[in-house]
Amino acid sequence: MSPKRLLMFTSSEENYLKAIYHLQIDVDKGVSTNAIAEKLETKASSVTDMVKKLSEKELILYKKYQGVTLTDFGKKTAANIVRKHRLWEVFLVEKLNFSWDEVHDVAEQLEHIKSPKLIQQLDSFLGFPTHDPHGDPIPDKEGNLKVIEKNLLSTLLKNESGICIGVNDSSSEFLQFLDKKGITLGELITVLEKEDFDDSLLIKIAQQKLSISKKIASNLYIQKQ
Amino acid sequence: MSPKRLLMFTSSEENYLKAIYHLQIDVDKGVSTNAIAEKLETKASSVTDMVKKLSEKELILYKKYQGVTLTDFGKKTAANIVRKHRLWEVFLVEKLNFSWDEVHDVAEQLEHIKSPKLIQQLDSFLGFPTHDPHGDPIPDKEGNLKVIEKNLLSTLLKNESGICIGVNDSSSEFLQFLDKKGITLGELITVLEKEDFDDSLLIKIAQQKLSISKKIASNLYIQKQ
DNA sequence: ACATTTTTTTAGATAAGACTAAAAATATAT
DNA sequence: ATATATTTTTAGTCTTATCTAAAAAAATGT
Repeated sequence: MSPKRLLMFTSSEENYLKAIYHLQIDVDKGVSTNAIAEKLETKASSVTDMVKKLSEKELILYKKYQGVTLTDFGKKTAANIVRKHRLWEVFLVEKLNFSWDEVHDVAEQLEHIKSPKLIQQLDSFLGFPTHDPHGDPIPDKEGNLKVIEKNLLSTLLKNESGICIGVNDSSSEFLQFLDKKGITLGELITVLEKEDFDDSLLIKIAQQKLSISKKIASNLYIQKQ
Repeated sequence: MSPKRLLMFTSSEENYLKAIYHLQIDVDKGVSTNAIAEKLETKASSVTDMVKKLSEKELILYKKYQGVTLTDFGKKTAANIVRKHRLWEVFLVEKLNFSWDEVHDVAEQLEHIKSPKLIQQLDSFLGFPTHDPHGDPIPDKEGNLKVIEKNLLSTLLKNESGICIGVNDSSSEFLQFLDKKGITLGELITVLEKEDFDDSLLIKIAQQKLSISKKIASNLYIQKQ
């Protein structure tokens, strides 16, 4: 740890950190320049510039052509941004009656508000939620997140069942589709049939039988019972 | 009205608009470059640059060396930013237990969040408040604010009384001082004595007699009974 | 192994918003 | 009325975060 280290970052820096954080979870090695550029819809050359800057601030480890990794400090900082994002999403859905497909863009702005007290009070006001409206875990103040075992619905076998706890794809289109079908987080889902032909599923949810395509089943997380 | 007009402004542009809005209420003529610079703690040359930009966007009227005035469009836009600022202040105090001297800096950030739905829902969630925690009126969606007759406590005569409805100075120091003395918005205040010597007042508030200096009395707004 | 393709970095340019220093316009004072 | 002071604008520079185009490094295919 260098002696003095600024704890305030620009929105742009925060967005890069968050992108690297999310990408680093997927693959367990250095995150490539191109991957970051794609995620942030920017150009690789811009990423190279920013990556140097974040490296100087000791938020990431960077060696030319080698990709980047978050330092512990960077990981904690990124987790804190994700924490803010997800808490705001809970607020929007629980208190302001947003639907779960509308919250992302607003939370994307709110996550950059600087005020530790604000987040602390918001957390308390919301009753210390552990998951956001899409089922994603909310990191605690130290940046740790409670890992719960989750499986894609598509990996369940016939007659297995579990609680629907999250989505893999959180695009508006997908979430609105789930709303239309009546699929909500917290519901018990049982696999009644698996069709070999197209990998579609027949499931039971909330006293209803529903046919679900492979694509849908690969975007729903289940906690096995 | 020009045919196409961008409705999204940068935080910086919004801050300038807000500053001009507040300054224009005080004096009823063009706002000077220096006044804006002082309010925003920036340099006059920076103001000149920005003022040209806002003028091109038809938010203000500007002629070299003549100061600026908000157009109707600019006024409405500025009022909307003030509306957001004050609604967020209510939220912070009423829902997140901030004290009234802590809200300004956070509201200063929150006011720039872009989402009409957010503000609409927040307004409703807060019960459509008409005033912020300092007693300042919240503009409605059209930018109009309900004007209520208010007088500085220092202008009241002996034996006059009224409800404490707002503050002129909303610095932390002043607000904390009021807290310490037990002076809260909504309380009935009666002037028991006026001291010619130092213009201090003896007032009755919430069953208590309190001696108040001229300076304090010149920063408290009263609605006469 | 070497040529080709892909990825990443460098170099140079641009735009927004701020600054300093100097020039121009306006206001004030004797 | 004219000299002085103040205010405002202009001109040029800086920083942050972008971009394009070209160069350099790494990865890939035969």
